[in-house]
Amino acid sequence: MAASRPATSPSAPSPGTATILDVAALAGVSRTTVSRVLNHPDLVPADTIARVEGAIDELGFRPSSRARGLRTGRFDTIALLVGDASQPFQSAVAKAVARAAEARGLNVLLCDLDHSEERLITFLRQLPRQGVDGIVISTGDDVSRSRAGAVIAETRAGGTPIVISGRLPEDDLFGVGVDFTSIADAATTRLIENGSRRPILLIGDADTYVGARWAAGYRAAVERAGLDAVVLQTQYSDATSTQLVLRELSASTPADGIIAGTVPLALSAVRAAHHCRRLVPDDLAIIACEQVGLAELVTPAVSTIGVTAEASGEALVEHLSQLIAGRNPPHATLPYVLSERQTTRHPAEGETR
Amino acid sequence: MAASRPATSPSAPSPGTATILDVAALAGVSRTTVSRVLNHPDLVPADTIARVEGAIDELGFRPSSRARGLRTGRFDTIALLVGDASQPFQSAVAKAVARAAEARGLNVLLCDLDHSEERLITFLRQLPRQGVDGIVISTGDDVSRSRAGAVIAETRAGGTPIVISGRLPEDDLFGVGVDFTSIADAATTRLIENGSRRPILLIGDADTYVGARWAAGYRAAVERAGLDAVVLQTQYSDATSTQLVLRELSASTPADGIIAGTVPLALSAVRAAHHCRRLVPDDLAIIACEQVGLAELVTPAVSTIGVTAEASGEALVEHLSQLIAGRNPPHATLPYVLSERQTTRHPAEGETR
DNA sequence: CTGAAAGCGCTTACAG
DNA sequence: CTGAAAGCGCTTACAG
Repeated sequence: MAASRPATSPSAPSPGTATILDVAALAGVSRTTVSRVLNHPDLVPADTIARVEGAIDELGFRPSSRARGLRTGRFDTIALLVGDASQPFQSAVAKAVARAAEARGLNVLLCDLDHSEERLITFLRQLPRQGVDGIVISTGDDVSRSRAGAVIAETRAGGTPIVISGRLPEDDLFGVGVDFTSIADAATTRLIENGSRRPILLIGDADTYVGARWAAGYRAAVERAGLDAVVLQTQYSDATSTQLVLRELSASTPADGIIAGTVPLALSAVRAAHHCRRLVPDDLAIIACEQVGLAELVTPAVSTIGVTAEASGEALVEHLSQLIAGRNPPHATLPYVLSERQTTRHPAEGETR
Repeated sequence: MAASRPATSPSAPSPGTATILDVAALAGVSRTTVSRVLNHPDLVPADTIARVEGAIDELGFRPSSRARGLRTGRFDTIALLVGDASQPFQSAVAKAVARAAEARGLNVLLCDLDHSEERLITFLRQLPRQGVDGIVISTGDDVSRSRAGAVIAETRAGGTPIVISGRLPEDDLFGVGVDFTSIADAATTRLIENGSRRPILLIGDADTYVGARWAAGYRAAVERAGLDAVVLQTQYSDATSTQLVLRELSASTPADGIIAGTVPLALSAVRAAHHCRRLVPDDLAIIACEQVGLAELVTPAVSTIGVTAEASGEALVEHLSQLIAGRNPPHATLPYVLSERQTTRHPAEGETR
């Protein structure tokens, strides 16, 4: 019980190393009072607050969120499980989540799923014990499938809230909504309005969940116009997607429009068009169902439609922090925006020509 | 002292919720023994280990890394401070760091600096108290500048190791090395070998540290060839870089080669060439001093030279975990690789034509 | 209004 | 070989 706290002046802890006991000693109060000015300042008179805060500043004291968490069960940390952090949209979401979390005093643990359900399950099982208050899942992969869906439910039941990007209210897994169906419908409709008679959907095989919705929206729009539906399912970043598009371009009724799930897929369509000397957008119009900055860096700049990563990240974190706080936030479906650039006709105002 | 631990069979804690006491009760040993099989199994006889491990499996017990950290001072967590998580190379590094950390049982806290020195300093001050064992800084920005450099030194002195990407042994801030000077030199030399008589360097103004080295390498190569040096410093993702290149293309001695710091900058050069109907690579060869997958998705595919994000992430984490373990790892300079694609002549083998 | 005490889930000397 | 006790840095009933 003796000699534990430093005397009035000596043994100043190195900056950022001070503990609540150091502050208490310097302010001449108990650790209880220090804790109270931190957590319930309303219970402490102004002059005491001032003294304690003086000591806090002087020592550069920052309470250890880990020690607090051990006591309160809240660690001010969320985990972000991302399908593939190196994909343009996903990395923009990661950035947005980091910013939104920071604004709420939350740390973000980054976990890359690499499109593996096994990894998803492992993370879900580990994270709650790692001091994580909640989990954001952002991926185009199907997380409702067999085991993963069960583990998500189990984790939620265990008290760790989970928010999943792109889930609509009718979905069991329910999260922050993106209406992929409407987005693909709008994209397809836009191409048809611009004169496309043979618009084709190009999606990645990793996108089982999102892909099914894109296909639904695409089919609806195509049917409405009395046209045929052709869906090309391929792998990302692979020469095969270029090959597939190439084949459609040299068919007897060649494709004259591509609705691509992602910007990388759209780029493979650009490559294919270039390969067989078709002009974009004149011979082949292209639009991607994903909003990423990269789209305007390339030549030709790719037209896009979708929710922004910023809106998505912000909504995911907001929704999650409500859940963590024990509230039941309303389900919101995010608005999508259309950015017409050089791969579709009628370039919109404000875009670089 | 009574009724604290569950009886032999009832009150099974929900999965992932078991504590070391639950395991001890089920295995019929003390928490000390459980902790020992976790941390010093060599001190425990095989049959006891088996019994305890049985209980661990049955309860799905995972020790809380936060509670352990409170005791040991190690939280098995590192922070990744990244200049801009939405930039292609940085996001690939983030992914690589996440994977490399995971392989070592470390969690990764993602912090986006958004190119702000202020934010860097704030993170550096907060993180050690947030239960972070070490910090990786990955940015092209200059972190040695005035205050930031001092805060890095201070944080290190406080006992939190920091590894900085792209620092060479001669650098005060010392980290994992990337020889930007040699990379730019090699890139420039390659263009000159391919016939460029007026190669120009295009770098971003955010890259003060890296930019200076790129410029040095570029100047060396250009001088060696008896050519003039022209350095274009611009902003990222901005129409201004396109404008700057455009101007050089319509000068009396037009540029016939661009050494771009990053792939996004290279894309702005492509845009400029397209704008004034110059052929790439015939009229204008382009190479980027950065290895990112995106480079092969675009048309024309961009030639690149640099270290891969994977090697970088792995080396950063390896170096950091050595430091955390109290060892003094040797400084390694990462090898760089050249990928010639469509924006330079003589496309290399194995690339999509 | 304020402090002593208990406890969050662990680990590690210290005794048996 | 094993366990009781102390303690990591906090917060929060519980008494004054």
